[in-house]
Amino acid sequence: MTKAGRAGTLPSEPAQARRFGRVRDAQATALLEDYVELIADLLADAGEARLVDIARRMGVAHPTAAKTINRLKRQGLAMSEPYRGVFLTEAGARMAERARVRHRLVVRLLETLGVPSEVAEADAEGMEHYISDVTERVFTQFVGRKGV
Amino acid sequence: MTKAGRAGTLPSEPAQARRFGRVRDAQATALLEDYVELIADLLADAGEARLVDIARRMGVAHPTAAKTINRLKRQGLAMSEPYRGVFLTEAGARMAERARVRHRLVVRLLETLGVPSEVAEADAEGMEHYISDVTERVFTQFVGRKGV
DNA sequence: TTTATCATGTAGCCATGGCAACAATTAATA
DNA sequence: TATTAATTGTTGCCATGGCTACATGATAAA
Repeated sequence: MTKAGRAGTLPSEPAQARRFGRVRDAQATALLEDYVELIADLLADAGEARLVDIARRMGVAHPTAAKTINRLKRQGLAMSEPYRGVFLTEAGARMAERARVRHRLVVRLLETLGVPSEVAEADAEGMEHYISDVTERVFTQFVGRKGV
Repeated sequence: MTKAGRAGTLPSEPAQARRFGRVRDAQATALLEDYVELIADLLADAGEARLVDIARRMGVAHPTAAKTINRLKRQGLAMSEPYRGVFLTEAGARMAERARVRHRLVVRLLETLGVPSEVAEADAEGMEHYISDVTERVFTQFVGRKGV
């Protein structure tokens, strides 16, 4: 049997493989982005980022947060002394800032389109990691044009 | 130290924890959605969904695809006989259809906003799994209004 | 200052989602 | 038909990201 139904739906094999590869890459960094973003917010808002607070806000048990923070440290994004709060390195702070900008942008885009703020915040949390630079620019232009 | 910098950036602890929980849930099903969507496309387009093709299009080694397909089977989304192609169950077909609709919608939204098709396709692949029903409706209305 | 509480660290378990290497089966071709 | 090639299955490895349970360090209260 060859070519039946909605033929032409499929992109070329290499193109599709590349796309899924990109998604996997984004997925790999998504959690790290969420963590550095949260740490930056906690530092800005409370002056410190403690493990318990990070864990509670992420909605995970504290060893889970500890493991991820160790990964952040291994990757040179965060640093901390034993039994003390967590801080961001230069690289971590940069990643956090980029993440924050994209996050705010996605929220604003959704709100501009008419999505209620609560929902916009929730959906943005997932979407923000998959926005390419090109799309980010388009979004920026759109929300700018629309004012909001 | 209390309340410094960009205070008020942080949502309430339970709200934030809920959001991240939702993201984790979405992440857990994202890969399954991609697989059933691809299988549906292959079935519609080529009449069969073979392991090698699935693996190549996902950009992974075949044992990886095989494992995920076994997971689909365990979850009642797919079925297959040994050394034969893969098919979807009722539930699997339904999930594929929902995924396909959301995928097309996100692509159309991005294109409507001015994102080039190639980029739109790529970004949609990641974004589509994190769109809530509310946001889906807003998107539908928006692309409808804009014609395209 | 002791003691209790709270925070952090560590160990070990599980499932997922990658991989390579090898076995078994099916399909193609000589 | 016999042999070769391609496809599928299986095994075992690794890292990630959850968890519980327990050990240790720091802080608050008695």
